[in-house]
Amino acid sequence: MSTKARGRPRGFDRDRALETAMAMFWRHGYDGTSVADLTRAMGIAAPSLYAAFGSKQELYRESLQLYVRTLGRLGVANLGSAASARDGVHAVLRAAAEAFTRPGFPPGCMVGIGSLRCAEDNRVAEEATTELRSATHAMLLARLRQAQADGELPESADPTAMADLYAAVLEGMSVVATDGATRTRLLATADLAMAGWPSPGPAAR
Amino acid sequence: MSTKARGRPRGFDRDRALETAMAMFWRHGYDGTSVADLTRAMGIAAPSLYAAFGSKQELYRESLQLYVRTLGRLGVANLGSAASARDGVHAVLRAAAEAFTRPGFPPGCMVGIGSLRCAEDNRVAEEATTELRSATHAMLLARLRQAQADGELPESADPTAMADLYAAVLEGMSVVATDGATRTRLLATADLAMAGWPSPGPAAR
DNA sequence: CTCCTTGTGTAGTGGTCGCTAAAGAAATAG
DNA sequence: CTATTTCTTTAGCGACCACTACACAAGGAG
Repeated sequence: MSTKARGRPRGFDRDRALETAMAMFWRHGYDGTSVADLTRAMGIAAPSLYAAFGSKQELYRESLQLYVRTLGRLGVANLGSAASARDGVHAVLRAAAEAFTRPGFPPGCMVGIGSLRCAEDNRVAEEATTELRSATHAMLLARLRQAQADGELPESADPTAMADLYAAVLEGMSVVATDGATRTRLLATADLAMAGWPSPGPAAR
Repeated sequence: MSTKARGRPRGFDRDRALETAMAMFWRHGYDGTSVADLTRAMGIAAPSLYAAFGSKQELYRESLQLYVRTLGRLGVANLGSAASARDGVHAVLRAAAEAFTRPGFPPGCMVGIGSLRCAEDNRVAEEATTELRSATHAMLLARLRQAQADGELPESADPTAMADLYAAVLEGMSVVATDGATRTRLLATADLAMAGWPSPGPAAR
């Protein structure tokens, strides 16, 4: 047994190449990024890309995973441990405002709008982001239901409608960011979105 | 002078072909729709398409115009004549909920997510939708500013933040619709989004 | 009828798409 | 050293991309 890799060592940094791919897909979407674009940006030839990542689709999936693991982390997974659902959702929206306007990176969210509309043959790319958005929605919904069970939300509140709304605000902020909204403005959007949070009184709506 | 066209008459219905193109671009985006896809769906050959529409980009622009003139009409242009800004914005959101879930048409908004991310060479397609979204935002903002001048909105309200928020909700509903939300749920989202509208009292936020 | 205009069908343009076969280069194993 | 493994380079695969040259068809104008 050996501690070193056997054959000729890879001549480029795989992690760095993956970051490059993430940025490309993030900015131009799945259909809008060609393998030639990727290899050019990575500074490698096509066979090296295929040896390291398998295919364009696998590279896309891995780029998505890198995104949600690093820059796209909005704290949705921590919603359960937030002091209140209100604080948790507010934190998620503010994290989104910052993530969608990070200097040196494309505006908006790679998951939200990276591959919303694709060619018929690339439907898998669409579904990859759809699943991630659904997961976010599910975590929002679960936290809101728990809040209602805890009495934080009044009985009259509709957790599904609230989850739909905050998911929509989240994805919408991504589009607004793409259109050039600044971080300051998006943070204000996040704050203002919380104004509709139902009050704990019995007449809340 | 003559009342009839001179040469050989066109063998297909240009308006119907344009509707077909709109549906294709709507569902698959600009990059995701090839000219071969279009001619196949239209039932014509490529030269007929180019004779009638000029180029893929011009066809896309014309499809966008058809969309905003018909199915994508959300009443944003009528915001000025609404009884109140609140009613006007609410009507726009409800119109969006219906437009984004029209049976027989792709879910979501062609303007919102038709060509958010494109290849470098197709940036014009991106910009075409960006301009339309900016116009929507501008009309929302203008109506909100007027509402503040009229006293409908308190001095403490921030029309820019409100326009950003309602624009985000609008575009976000498009994504949520793409992910499968029903018309009923989107209408509830539209209603709930109005819960954050500032009250006219002096302590409004 | 002929002339002119305009659309259609066939066939194909050069270029790019995602992807890979084949041969050589660079490392370890023995 | 040789053998083996793995990556890189070159070159190119067939298919598709947006688009068009060209011959012909179908109408009105005279």
